[in-house]
Amino acid sequence: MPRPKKSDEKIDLSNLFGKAQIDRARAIGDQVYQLMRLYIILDRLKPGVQINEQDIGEWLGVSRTPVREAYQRLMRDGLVITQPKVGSVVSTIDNDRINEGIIIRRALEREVVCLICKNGADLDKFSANIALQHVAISQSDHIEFFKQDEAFHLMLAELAGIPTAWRLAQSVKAHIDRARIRITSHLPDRMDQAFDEHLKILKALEQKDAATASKLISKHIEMIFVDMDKFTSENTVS
Amino acid sequence: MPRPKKSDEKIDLSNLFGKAQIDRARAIGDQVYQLMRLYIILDRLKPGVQINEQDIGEWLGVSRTPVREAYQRLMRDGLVITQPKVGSVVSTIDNDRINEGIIIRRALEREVVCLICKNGADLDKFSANIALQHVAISQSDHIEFFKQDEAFHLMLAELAGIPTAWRLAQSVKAHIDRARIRITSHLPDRMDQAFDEHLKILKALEQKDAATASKLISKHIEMIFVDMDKFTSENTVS
DNA sequence: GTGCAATAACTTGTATATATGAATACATCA
DNA sequence: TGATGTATTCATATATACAAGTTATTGCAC
Repeated sequence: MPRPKKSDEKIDLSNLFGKAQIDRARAIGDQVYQLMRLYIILDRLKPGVQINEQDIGEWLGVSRTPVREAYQRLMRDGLVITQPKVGSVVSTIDNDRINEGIIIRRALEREVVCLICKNGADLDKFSANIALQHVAISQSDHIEFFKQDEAFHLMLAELAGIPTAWRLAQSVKAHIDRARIRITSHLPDRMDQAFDEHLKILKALEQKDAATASKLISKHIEMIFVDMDKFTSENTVS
Repeated sequence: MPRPKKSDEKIDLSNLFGKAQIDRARAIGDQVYQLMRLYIILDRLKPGVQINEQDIGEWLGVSRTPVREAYQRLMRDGLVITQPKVGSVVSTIDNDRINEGIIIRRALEREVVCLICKNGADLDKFSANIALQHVAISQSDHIEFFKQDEAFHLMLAELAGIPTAWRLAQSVKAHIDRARIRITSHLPDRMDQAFDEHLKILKALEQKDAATASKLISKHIEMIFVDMDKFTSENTVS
């Protein structure tokens, strides 16, 4: 009579990912958002998989309220798709969305480097960040390099006086990173190359050469295109 | 942020703005967000004024939950500033933020028109929108023109294939509109001018003249600078 | 077996209750 | 007088309870 069949075996998030990783002293909703966003990018929460607020909450040991807060941000990012009163799934990977993300990020960061060339900025502030990038590479620490890469781009936007540009860029960056994570392991020299590009961009900024800086950062951001092509051709049977 | 003394008479939102305007058949949180955003832009909710979730909820006849949802989006937009466990205020008007908004919106919309020039688009789709802009002007209907103006820019982004660009632009546009609302009434010919600029932009797009289109849309967006200068000089006692 | 309506179960949406932290007022004491 | 501890109050943060919509299973008619 009822609807007793629990047909599909439920994914046990706790067994899959381990127990709560939440610091209850800090705002929970934000932590849940960051965690879910990261897991989606890292392909632990896979495209198309069904999720629900209660399970996520139980997994992390928090109530539905902060989970919903995370959901709403993820929906706006296009990483989660919710059908009201029905359910939610992790969004599938959409090439159009990736292209769109690259174009938008490129437009924003071009503006950033042009502003720095025009108005100047204290580029010495990058020395620590550059050093840390170097260390990460020498230790082949992809995660740390990823962090420092983000810090690099954030600092650019801040020095340009438009920090919001990076915030907005980040909201489309998830889609790009999601694609990248699938190919990074196949391209071990990507870190060195990115680092080299960072240095060249800084050089152009020092010389206040807006045209060059703009071209370099465009190429830097478009590199994912090249990576994707390479990946596709390497992994395509002809 | 100073805690308000109990002695301060509380602002009665109901008396100030009238009763609930919420359609309980549609998602409430979004309605609250749109409403609060509009009221902040229109200077009904004034810069620096203290607000709290309960009062807003009572005013609109909804619970705190959807109000919080709106709060969180407004915080991210920079329209509301919340200090945890203390309180929230409507953000003050910040010239840096306005400048930042203009720069970001300009960068995004420049990309939009360049893409349309490069890839082409069915510009006939604008005919209805253009007609409605014309009607709004002939009736001096600022609100309707505002709506159609937004529709115009949204359509541009959609035809360029990067609808997200408009979504992101909107998130910084509130700050610009907030400044504009204070001067629009002083500049009655602004609608005609904006309409003329729209037509010129479309013309450049038809000719696939990216350089011209890019310049025109930049000027179009920067017009607020001119307006603000005019306003300042008109309203400054020397 | 097929079609179909009833209905429990599942999910999200909204409301309400409780917990926590911060600012003020005030009593206390040096 | 002035510093300090403490209670009160208020706002937000989180948890829990309830409402409402959708879906799939089920049981029955045929």
